[in-house]
Amino acid sequence: MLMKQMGMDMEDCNTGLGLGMSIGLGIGLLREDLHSHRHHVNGPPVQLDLLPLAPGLPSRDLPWGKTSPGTDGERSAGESKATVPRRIDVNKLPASCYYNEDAGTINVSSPNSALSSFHVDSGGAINAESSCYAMSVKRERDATDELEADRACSRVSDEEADQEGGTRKKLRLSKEQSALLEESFKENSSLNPKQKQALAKRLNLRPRQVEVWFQNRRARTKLKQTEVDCEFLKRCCESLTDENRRLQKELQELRALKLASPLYMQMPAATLTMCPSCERVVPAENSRPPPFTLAKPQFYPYTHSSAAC
DNA sequence: CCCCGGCCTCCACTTACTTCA
DNA sequence: GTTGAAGTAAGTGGAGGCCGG
Repeated sequence: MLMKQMGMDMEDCNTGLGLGMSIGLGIGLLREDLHSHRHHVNGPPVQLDLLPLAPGLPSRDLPWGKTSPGTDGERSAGESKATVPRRIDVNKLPASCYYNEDAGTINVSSPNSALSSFHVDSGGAINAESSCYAMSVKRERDATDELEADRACSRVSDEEADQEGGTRKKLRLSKEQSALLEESFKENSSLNPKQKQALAKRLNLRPRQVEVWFQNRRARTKLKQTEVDCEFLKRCCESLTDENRRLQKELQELRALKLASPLYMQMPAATLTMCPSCERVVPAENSRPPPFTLAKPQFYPYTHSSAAC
């Protein structure tokens, strides 16, 4: 999106931006920021105030869309692994499955499965409405957790049970739920399995919904940050363009001066300085030409004082 | 020690639905 | 009432890390 807004593609980003402007680092830093969230499962809170990223800071060379190495490993190994036992009897429905007679569906609540609803046809065959069933079935869950999750999300399941056919009914989170999720996100942009479970229970949602909300929230944050950075880079670009224009003009003036007054231009560079007011190159105070040259102002057009600017 | 499969989480992209002007 | 844009919950697929066999 950023690249589209700036009228360039990813190739341009990797090369062109880096050439003329160190601010191109902003892009890298953006990536750094976003990916680094994964390092902070229990670490510092995510930066939510979307300020342009400062240039000049070191950037890690993570390609777009790639996760940084070792991040997943930083989730407490005992958590997801220990609470999520392996292997499942595929002939057995998850503990949180239930059959809704009215809707004729079997709803499955699994922390890591997406909405899984199954329609039982007249012949007794089960038609999966979500391909995630295969995944959810594979994941054996602690029976207690499943029951708790199921109980906790009964409200949602009831709503889902109202679904007709294959149409996906979209759940709208309540203000309270959104507020609590926001609050949690400010503390931590990622959740470990335990936190997810706890939050889901507290919100009366399925862990999968909490997980999805956090994923979408991170995506929104990244998008906003990208927009902010885009604006920042645009302003930098404009500023540099102005500066370039000014320097070009000054260069022209100096060239003209060289032609008009070769004596003055023979002065060593160290004897020149820049006027703080108009930012033009002028002779340094202690290196002004001897008085006799002042008698010939045509050779010294830069009789300059900042007060005159 | 290395390899492989299973599992998990994340991200990017997309779809489908809701809300609002 | 209709429509299009914006917002967002959820689906999908791929990548990478960890773990056990």
